[in-house]
Amino acid sequence: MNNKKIEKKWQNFWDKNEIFKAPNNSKKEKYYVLIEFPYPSGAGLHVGHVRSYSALDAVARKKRMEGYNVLFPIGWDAFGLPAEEYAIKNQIHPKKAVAENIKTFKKQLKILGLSFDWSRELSTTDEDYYKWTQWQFLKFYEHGLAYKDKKAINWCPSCKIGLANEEIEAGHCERCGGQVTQRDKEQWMLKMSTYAEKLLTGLADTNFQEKIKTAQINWIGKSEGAEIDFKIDNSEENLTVYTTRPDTLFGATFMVIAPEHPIIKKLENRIINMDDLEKYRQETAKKSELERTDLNKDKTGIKILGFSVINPVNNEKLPVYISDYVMMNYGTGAIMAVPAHDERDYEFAKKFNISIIEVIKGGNIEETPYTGDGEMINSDFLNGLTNINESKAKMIEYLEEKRIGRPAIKYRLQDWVFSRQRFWGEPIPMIYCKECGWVPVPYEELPVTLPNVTEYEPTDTGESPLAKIAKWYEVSCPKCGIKARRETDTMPNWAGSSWYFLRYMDSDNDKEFVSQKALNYWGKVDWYNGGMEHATRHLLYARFWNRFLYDINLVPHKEPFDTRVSHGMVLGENGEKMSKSKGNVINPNDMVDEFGADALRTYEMFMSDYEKEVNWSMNGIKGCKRFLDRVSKIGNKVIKGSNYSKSLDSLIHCSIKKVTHDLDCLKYNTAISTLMILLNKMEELDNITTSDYRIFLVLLNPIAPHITEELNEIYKLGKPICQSKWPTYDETKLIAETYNIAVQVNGKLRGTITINKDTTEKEMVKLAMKEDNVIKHINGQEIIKTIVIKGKIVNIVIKDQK
RNA sequence: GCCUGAGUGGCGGAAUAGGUAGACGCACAGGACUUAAAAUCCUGCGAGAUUCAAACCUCGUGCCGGUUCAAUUCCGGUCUUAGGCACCA
Repeated sequence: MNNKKIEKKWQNFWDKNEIFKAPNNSKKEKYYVLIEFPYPSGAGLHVGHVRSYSALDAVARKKRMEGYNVLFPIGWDAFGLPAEEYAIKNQIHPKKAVAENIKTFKKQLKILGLSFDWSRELSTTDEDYYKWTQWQFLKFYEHGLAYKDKKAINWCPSCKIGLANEEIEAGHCERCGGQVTQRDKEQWMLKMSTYAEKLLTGLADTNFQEKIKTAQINWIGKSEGAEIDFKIDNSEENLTVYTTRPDTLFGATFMVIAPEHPIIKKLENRIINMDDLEKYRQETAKKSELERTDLNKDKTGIKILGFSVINPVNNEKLPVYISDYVMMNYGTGAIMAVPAHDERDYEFAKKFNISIIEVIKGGNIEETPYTGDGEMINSDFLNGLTNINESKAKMIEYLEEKRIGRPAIKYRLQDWVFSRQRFWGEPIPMIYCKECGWVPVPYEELPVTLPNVTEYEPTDTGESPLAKIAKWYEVSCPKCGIKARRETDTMPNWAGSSWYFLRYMDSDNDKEFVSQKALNYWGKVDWYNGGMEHATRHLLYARFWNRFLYDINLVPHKEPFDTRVSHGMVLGENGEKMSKSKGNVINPNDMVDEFGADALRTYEMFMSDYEKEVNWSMNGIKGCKRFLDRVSKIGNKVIKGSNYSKSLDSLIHCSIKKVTHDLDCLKYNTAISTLMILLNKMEELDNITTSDYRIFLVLLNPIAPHITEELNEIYKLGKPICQSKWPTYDETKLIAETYNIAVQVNGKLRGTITINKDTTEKEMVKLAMKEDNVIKHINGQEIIKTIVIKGKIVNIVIKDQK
C-alpha cells in the first residue's frame, strides 16, 4: 500500500472511532493543549504552521496515551483586513472568501493527520461566536472599562485604519509597513492601563519563557518616582510633573510640557505668543510617530511667554517651554528639566541658553551631563547624601509633608484602541441617542450582525464602510425609542482571539459564552504554542481579557495560560522568508505528496531546535523519509517474543526514558535521534522480537502516527497504538551489563576500559593502570590520587604538573 | 542607552547538579550492486604534526583571563549577533 492510502486509512479509523474527541464529562484528569488558531489566508497552509502543529500534536498524542483527557482544538481567526482586501479585489463577500479559505485550510490540515477534536471547530466570524464577543464587550462597558473618547491616535494612512499601540513597530504599521501618523479621532477604548499592575504581577503565575515575560515587562514599562506640583505664578493653578529623580529637584532650571498640554488652552489669555505655540503644536501633530521619536534630531521647542512656574523647594521662578520631546500620553505630560543630569534636558538647555545647576558630584557638567551616582550638592537638606534611594526617600518625605508632591508609579502601557474603521469585524454593539447618549444594545438582541452589502471599500474620512448603510445604522433608541444611530466602527481582529480558548471548552453552548462547569473542568490552558510576534499583542490582550472576566467572576483563573512556548520561523532554502515573489515557498501539500505526511512531520520535528529559526532543506526531509523507510524494512526481521532482545534491553529502557522526557520539554530533535540510534542498533541484529518492534513503533507514534499504526497492524503487534498506553521504563535496567568508561591521566583522555555492572571502584583503577597508554603517561611518577566517577571516568592524578 | 537570549565541524545540531566534545541527520569522498543512472547497502569524514600504514601526539566549543585533577558547562572581562523597550522624564 502506498503512503497516501495508509494515511487515509488511519485518518478514517481515528475519525470513525472518535479517538480524539475530548468529552466534557470525563472522570480522567484533563490536559489542554492549544495552538494559536490560524488566520485562513488565501495562500493556504505554510510549512511553519506544520512545524508547530505537529509539535503540539505529538504532545497531545503522548498525553492521551498517558491517560489524560486531552483537549486539542482548532478553529479560525477569520476577521481582519486581508480577508476584506481580498474581497474588494475579487468582488466577493468576505464571508464567502473566508468560507472557501477555511475549506482549503481544513483539507490541508486533515491530510497531516493532526489529532484535533474537530467537533469543537469554531470561527470568530460565526454569528453564534461573535454574539458572545459582543456580549463580553458589553460586560466591559457595564463595568466602566469600555469608553468612547476623542483623542490623538495612531493612524495608518494606507490601511485607512486606527491602530492600537501594540500594532506599531518602530513608527510603522505592523501590517503594511507604512509610516503611522497621528489623528484626532473618537474611538472606543478598553481601559487596559488600569490592569498594568495586575498584568505585570500575574506573570509570576505563568510558565512563560523568559524572553516572553521580558517582552511583556518591557511593554508594560513600570517606573517608580514622584509627582511634584509646581505653582504657576500669579495663579491658583498647578502644573504637576512626574519624575523618577525627585532628589534632583534643586537642579531644576526650567520646565517642559507637551505641545498638546491642556494648560495652554486654560491660560490662553495670559499667553502673549499663542500664535507661535499653536503653530508649533500643529507641526508636531503633522509629524509621524517616527519623526517625533527620532533620537538623532535636534531639540526644538518654544518658550511660553506669559507665565512661569515656581520651584517648590527654593521658590525659584522657572521658565516653561513646549517641546515635542515631552509626550502627552506618558506621565503628566510635563517634566521638570534638570539639565546637569539628563542628556535631553542638557541638550535643550544648551540650545536655549538656560542655566545648568549641578546637584550630583562626579562629572564635568561644563562638558557633558552627568548621569551617574555621587554626592548631593547645592541641595540644602540633601547635601552630603551619596545613596540615591536615601536621597529620593528624603525628598519624597519632604514633598509629602509640605503637600506639594507624592510618590507615584507610572506605566507605559496604555488603553487599548478598540475601534476599527472597516467592514469585516464584529460590529460594536452600541447605539448613540441624542437624548440618552451611548446606549448598549440589549443582551437579548445580540448578535448585531453585519449587513449584506456589495461595497466594503474603506473611506478617507476615517469612517467605516458601514457608515454608508443607513438602513443598517438607523435604529431606534433601546432606552427612549427615538431615532438613533448604531456605532458603525467594528472591533479589531484581536477581539475574537482574546477569548477563543475559553469557547473551545464549550463551543456549542447557546446559553452562555462558556459554562462554569466546563471552565472548572478544563481550567487553564496547560500548553500554548504561538509566534513570538504575539508576545506583546495577542498574548497580552488575551491575558487582559481573561483577567477582567476573572475580576467579574466569570472565569475561575487569574491567568489563562500556564506554559507558553514559541516556535522558530521556517525560512526558505536560501535563508530568506518564504514568499511568492522570491519563489522559495514550500507547499506542505507537495511535501505530503512526495514524501508522505509522516516524513514531513518527522522532518519538521527533527530539523532544528524547536524554538530556533531554521532554513528549509530538501535533503533534510529526504533523510527523514529514508529513516521511516528503514523503520518499515526491519519489520521482516521480526520474530515472536514477549521480551526485549537481550542486547537491546538496556538501550530500550534508556530510549523510553529519553523520548518521554524529550517530548515533555519540546526537544523533538533529540527524541528522534534517540529513535534513530535504537533503529541503527536493531538493524545490526539478525532478528528482533515483536516486543522490540512494538515498543519502537509506540515511541515513534506521536511523531509519525500513520506508518507506525500500519506496521503495528501488519505485524500483529498489539491493539492500535492510539488506544494503547504509553510505555514505562525500569530504572534498574538503564545500565547495561558491560560498558566502556574513559581513563584520564591528569584530566587528559589516555584510554578506555570495558567494565561490567558490578565492577568496584578499586577494580576500575586496577584495570585502568593496566592500559599500555596509561602506563606510558604515568611514566613511573608518583600518583597523588585517583578519582572515579561512577559510570563515566577514572582519572589518575600524578605529580608531573608544572 | 536599558532588558532578554544565542555564539560548537562544510551544514542542521548533540552533550551543561563540571567528567570520553562533535551524538543523530545532511552534504561530501571511496567502494558494492547495476549495461548505466536512481534507489539501497558498506567505509571514511574537526584542524594539524608524524607514519608505508596505524597506534600515538598537539590544538580545538566567539575572544582574553581565572577557579579545578578535569571547563562547551562555573566566575570576571570583552566582542559579535538575534529579539524586546526607548527623547518614557
